[in-house]
Amino acid sequence: MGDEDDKRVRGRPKTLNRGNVLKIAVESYWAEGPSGVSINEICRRAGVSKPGVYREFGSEDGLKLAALQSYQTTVQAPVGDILTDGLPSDQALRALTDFVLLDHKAHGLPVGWLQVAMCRSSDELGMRARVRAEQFHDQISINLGQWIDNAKSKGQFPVEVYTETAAIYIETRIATEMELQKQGVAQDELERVFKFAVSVFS
Amino acid sequence: MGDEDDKRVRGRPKTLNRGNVLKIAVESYWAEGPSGVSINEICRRAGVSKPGVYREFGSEDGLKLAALQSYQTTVQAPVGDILTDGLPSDQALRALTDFVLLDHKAHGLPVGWLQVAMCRSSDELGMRARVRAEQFHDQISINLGQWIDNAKSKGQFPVEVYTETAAIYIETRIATEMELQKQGVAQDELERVFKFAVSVFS
DNA sequence: CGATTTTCGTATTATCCAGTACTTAAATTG
DNA sequence: CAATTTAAGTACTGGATAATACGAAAATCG
Repeated sequence: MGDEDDKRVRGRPKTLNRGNVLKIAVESYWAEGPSGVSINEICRRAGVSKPGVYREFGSEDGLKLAALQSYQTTVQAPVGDILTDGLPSDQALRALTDFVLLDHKAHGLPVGWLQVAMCRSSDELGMRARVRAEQFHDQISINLGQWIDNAKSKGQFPVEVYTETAAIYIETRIATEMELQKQGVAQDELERVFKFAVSVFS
Repeated sequence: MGDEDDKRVRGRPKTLNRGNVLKIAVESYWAEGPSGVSINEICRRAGVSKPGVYREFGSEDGLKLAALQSYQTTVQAPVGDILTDGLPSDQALRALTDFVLLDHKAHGLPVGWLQVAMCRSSDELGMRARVRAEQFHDQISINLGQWIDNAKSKGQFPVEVYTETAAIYIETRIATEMELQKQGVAQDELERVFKFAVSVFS
């Protein structure tokens, strides 16, 4: 990774902890939506000054973009891995189920899908964050599509269902499940709903 | 209904057109979300003064509540009727499908979208509008549950699936379908996804 | 040390917001 | 006509917002 060495340069040493600000920004946007929390509030929560944040991220759009990227690499990449690992489709489906039904509260993680929230209210995003959110959404769609095609070729998926259709179905089901989790629906109920939804494949 | 007669009373006659303001409020909240448009902006669009709106609706919460109530009559009644009409479940399912996939082109936005949006971002609503949105949601859940129980008793629905589970599944599917409509997914794709989702019952 | 470079954060700008005081306009009543 | 009643809208309050100007602080370099 990029060297974090204190590579001494001329000016006053930087004290702003980029990672910490980003962490708090991700949690805030995650919990309250991309337009539910202000830069002011994030500064307050992170204990940093506003010009510091602007020096680091350039603008509100820049902060949202950085938060989205950070979120995507730490939380959403696992979903892509499940789909591209070439597992037998029943195992992949189980892994996907486990991911979706992971009890976020029990693990101290925020619930909900920031990606979904940002795509949904993309008109409340700046240009750069909006583009990034769409790109990632497209990527997940492609991964899902390839996974489905692969499953079809191995006879583990009904060929008469369009790949695109099934991909939309799965993606939206995952998003909804995250949404329900955020709303506080009981874990076992979530599990029943998701397994019922997935039973359409068999 | 309440008399609309110009029942002449003492003071200066009212010129503010309540219906028109409400119509513009509904359209605005519909297109941009309940917290995506301000009272100021609605006043601008309706060509009325802000105190006029406050005299009529009391507060922002009051305006949102009125908009929601006005809107729900176009959603609540049709869905409720479909579910309580005692149709054979395949016919009811078809009627539900037609309703969900309806005037996409005519309105540019899905029929039930505002309801979904308001339930989803209920933390951005005032107390009264929030309560109203939840009441509506509860009523739909009850209607769905009764419909499913009825279908079960007629052997048209798998009894091993919990009613609550199926109700959540259907309700969230409808909401997602509205969401996809708003995002501009093609009508025939929407139809395929919904019919695929519904095929879980057979 | 003094010059230079870079970051720090206070304090400010301009804009928007929800909500309201207050004056003026338009009607009825006597 | 004058008193009364009701609604009209201008102009304001207090507060939050995104973004920045600017001087002080803290380091290195010569």
